[in-house]
Amino acid sequence: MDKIKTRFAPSPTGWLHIGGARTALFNFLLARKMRGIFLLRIEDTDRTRHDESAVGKIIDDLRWLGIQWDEGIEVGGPNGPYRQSERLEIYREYVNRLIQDGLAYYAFDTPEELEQMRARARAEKRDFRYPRPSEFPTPEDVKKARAEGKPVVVRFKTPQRDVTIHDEVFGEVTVSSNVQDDFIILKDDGWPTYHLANVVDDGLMGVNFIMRGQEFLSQTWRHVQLREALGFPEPRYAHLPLIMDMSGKKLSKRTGAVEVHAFRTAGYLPEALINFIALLGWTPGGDKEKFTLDELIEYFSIERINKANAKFDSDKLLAFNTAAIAEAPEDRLLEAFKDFLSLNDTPIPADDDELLKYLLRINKGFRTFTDIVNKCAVLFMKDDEFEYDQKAVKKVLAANDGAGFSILAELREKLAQCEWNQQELQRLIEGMCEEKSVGMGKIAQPIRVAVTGKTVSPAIYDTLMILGKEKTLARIERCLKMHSR
RNA sequence: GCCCCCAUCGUCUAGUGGUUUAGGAUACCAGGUUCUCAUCCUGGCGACAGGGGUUCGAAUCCCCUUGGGGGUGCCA
Repeated sequence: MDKIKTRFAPSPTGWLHIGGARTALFNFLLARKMRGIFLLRIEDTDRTRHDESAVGKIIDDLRWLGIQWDEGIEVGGPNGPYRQSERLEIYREYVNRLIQDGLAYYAFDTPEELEQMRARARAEKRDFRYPRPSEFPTPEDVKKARAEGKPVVVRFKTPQRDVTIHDEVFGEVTVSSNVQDDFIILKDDGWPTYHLANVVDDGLMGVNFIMRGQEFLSQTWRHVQLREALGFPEPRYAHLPLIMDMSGKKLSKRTGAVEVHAFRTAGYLPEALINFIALLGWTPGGDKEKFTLDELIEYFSIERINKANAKFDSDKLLAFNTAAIAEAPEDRLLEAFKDFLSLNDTPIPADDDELLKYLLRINKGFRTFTDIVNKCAVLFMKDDEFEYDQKAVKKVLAANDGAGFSILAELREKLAQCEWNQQELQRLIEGMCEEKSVGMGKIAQPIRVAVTGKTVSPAIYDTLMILGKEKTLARIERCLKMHSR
């Protein structure tokens, strides 16, 4: 049997979507598993929704995820170019051939006319099918239509026969000939539609295994019909169940983060995201659910792809991420942390590896890199730059007739004389606890609020060590002054 | 409207006719650890959509109903 060749063919209209990432991942996994080829092609035939920056964004996030392609955009290969906008002549050639063979024909309907026909069909409770003319327009008709400013498109003369798709996930799906109609393959602007470009490219590029979202399943008949008319060999098909949001609707921006980049920016690890989306619509069976990319390649199989749609539960992703972080080696974490910092504007200096490693260590148990920023950013701000959370001040410092403030005032003197290292600070604070026979919280919290303005920060000794003596004292001073005012 | 697809805890899923009082994870609830948050530990709650068949036996096979999703574009 031929070497398997899969592809991911995104349309550059925005960021890489979770659903797209899952499709890319499965295609990648299958290709690797079967020692085949994974190809990346850009399908940019819609010039109205085209966003040139999206190409780079999609490529960058795919690489971040660790999904690598063997052929295609940027890496090259024998079947380029890998951008449909650079292949326009090829599509024209195929369209012309179809027209010459009487397998496609010109049409001049305006969008308004088509809408009217559809409205009529709806009113008569039947589905709309484009009425094929008894005689196809001649080249003279086309000239005339152009002169009159009418739109000129090319429609495929769909052969009248039922089409059965042998889908490797959903089984045999037969589409009756009487729901198929003559769809457009070349638009008024001279660009091909998705169906035409997609089929031509898959054929020319030797793609023999098509795995994509289920939304295409009920349209696959178009590709089957076109492919046969064009004479390309039959590929294998596998459609993937859709990923829905928690309300059961198609994943969309309105209902939360669905872009891979959003999770990258929020401080997720790509390995966690990969592991999680791999399990959306697929399972290796059994109870194991933590997988590295290499393990996914090892376990992946088409037979174990589900049919039912999956809901994207970001809570579970968070749990996966937390676990992935806990297991990741320090240097891996450091690398990811720096990527995260480069993407975000934070006061944390991104160029001090030792400091970053220290932050990672003392924040053990964090869920995303954002957690670290939330806890630690204030430590890197100017002493008079951060805000005091008044609720925290009230609860920890002002309550009980300002008990917290009193402790703080006492601490100010002791800290001023303390040698600044973990052991001495610990001795000082624990000593004070014993002296007053109170728990750590009674001492640590007032300090924490005084030096960070919040009730949450790294362990108190770490907090003080990062700040250093000078800043600690300056902040306590500021806090006390605020009180006396 | 018409066409197609799907159906196990809230969610991701295991389960492919008997080994199942339906397992794991997550979420949630209750405890515990802890200087805060997070982590972590222990326990608990929680599902085979409904109805017919087939079979000695059905979550597993068939049919219907219901529910959900997708398609029906000069978008992919």
